[in-house]
Amino acid sequence: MENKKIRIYVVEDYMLTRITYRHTLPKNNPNLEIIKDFETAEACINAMQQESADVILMDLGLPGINGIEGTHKIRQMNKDVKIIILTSHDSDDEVLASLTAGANAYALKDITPENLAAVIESVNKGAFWLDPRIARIALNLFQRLKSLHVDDMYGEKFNLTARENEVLQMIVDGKSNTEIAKQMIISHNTVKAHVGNILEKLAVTDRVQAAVKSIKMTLIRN
Amino acid sequence: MENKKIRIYVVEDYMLTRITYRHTLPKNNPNLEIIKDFETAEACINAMQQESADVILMDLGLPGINGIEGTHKIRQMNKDVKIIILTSHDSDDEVLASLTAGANAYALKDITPENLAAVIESVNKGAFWLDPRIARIALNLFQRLKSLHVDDMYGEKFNLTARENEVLQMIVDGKSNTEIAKQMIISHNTVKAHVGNILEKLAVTDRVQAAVKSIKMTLIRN
DNA sequence: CAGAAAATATGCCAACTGGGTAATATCATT
DNA sequence: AATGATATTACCCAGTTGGCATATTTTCTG
Repeated sequence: MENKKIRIYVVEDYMLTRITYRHTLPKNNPNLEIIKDFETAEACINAMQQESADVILMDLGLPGINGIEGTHKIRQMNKDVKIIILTSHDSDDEVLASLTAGANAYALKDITPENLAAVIESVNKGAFWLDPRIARIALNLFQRLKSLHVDDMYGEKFNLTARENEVLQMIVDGKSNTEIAKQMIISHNTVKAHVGNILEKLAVTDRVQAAVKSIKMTLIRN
Repeated sequence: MENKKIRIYVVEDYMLTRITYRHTLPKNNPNLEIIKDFETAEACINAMQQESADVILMDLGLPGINGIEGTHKIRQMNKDVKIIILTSHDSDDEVLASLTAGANAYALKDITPENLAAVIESVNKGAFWLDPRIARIALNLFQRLKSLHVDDMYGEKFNLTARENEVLQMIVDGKSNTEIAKQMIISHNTVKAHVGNILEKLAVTDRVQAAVKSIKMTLIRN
């Protein structure tokens, strides 16, 4: 068995809900210890600057900084704390925003206390968990990612030089050769040379395809 | 308690491992029943055409069709069955490929039988679960997605007409106006008119930005 | 140090692009 | 019948792009 208790923060604007968690969670698993709870994300962020928790249960509908922004801010401060979104919201936007903000799990509030306790334990070990009712959103996302996948690139590097990478990035940003030249403080001709090399290395014929291809690639692989 | 047993297929080329699962899983949770196991993905796919399981434990390193392709094929046949990747591989590529192939969970083989039983139950209910050691890969992916997020678009539609959408798609495919004209059997001038309208509606100044923006958008939202 | 790779730069040219303006045709809605 | 949205085509123009050939300087690497 575990010897260390899992230290939990709760961010939730309803007092009643906070009390419920304090009551039910340790009952389901004595290793779970709610050490602090907060009405607002701001309060939690402040507390985190003193002392971190292992796991944070985060509501989304909060006064002031909402749960998504709060998650983002906390994740920026601390990349180890595990953040579980615990909410009744289940819209695609909120789920995706939460995940991109750095949440480790997304649970709906009608989850049973036993399940929540299990999820907390699992997430505390580092797992990533999504409620059944919102898992499809992530799966859809992965499906859409797949359509962007460039098969013939698998395992390839393009061997772009540092300079070429800079230029490519600016192409993706929609800059013209002249703008790129100005920003890199080199001549317009040099930019053209770089662009030509990029097109050749990416095996495309124009900058649009270069931009599209590089977006697709950087999305899927490092 | 549950009244129905969870019916499980196992796809794994090592007999010893299959035997281990048959032994340990029901011991940890009597609701788990391994009804069939297979040495190859092909065998499992064939069996699925007769009768589906609730959950499939899928190895990745299989002879013939590998686990990723197998997952993809099974997912195409049946969108309800829950597929848990159970492997010792932990490379980014394999994790992402598995998820985009339609896996519902990704576990590493040294998972304890108790945890595996818990994951199977959770996933059977529809949850999405990733092993702690590979969760970071998904989180990284979400982070990268975030950088593609276009905030000022939230909730906006661009009101592109059907024709403009066709053109935009071809822009993203890297086609020139002339190629687009040829493919749509309209004049080069008409394409220019459409492109002009697209640029205005997307509030961008050139086709590269139009392509990039539309990729970013379709990725994040529907 | 020698050779290779990368970054820098120039010139020319044909093709492509985007802005502006204008006109006609079609279709659904009012 | 009139209106508005969409689709279509044409023309001009300035600016951009990509291909090609070439060349110098810098940086890296063995």
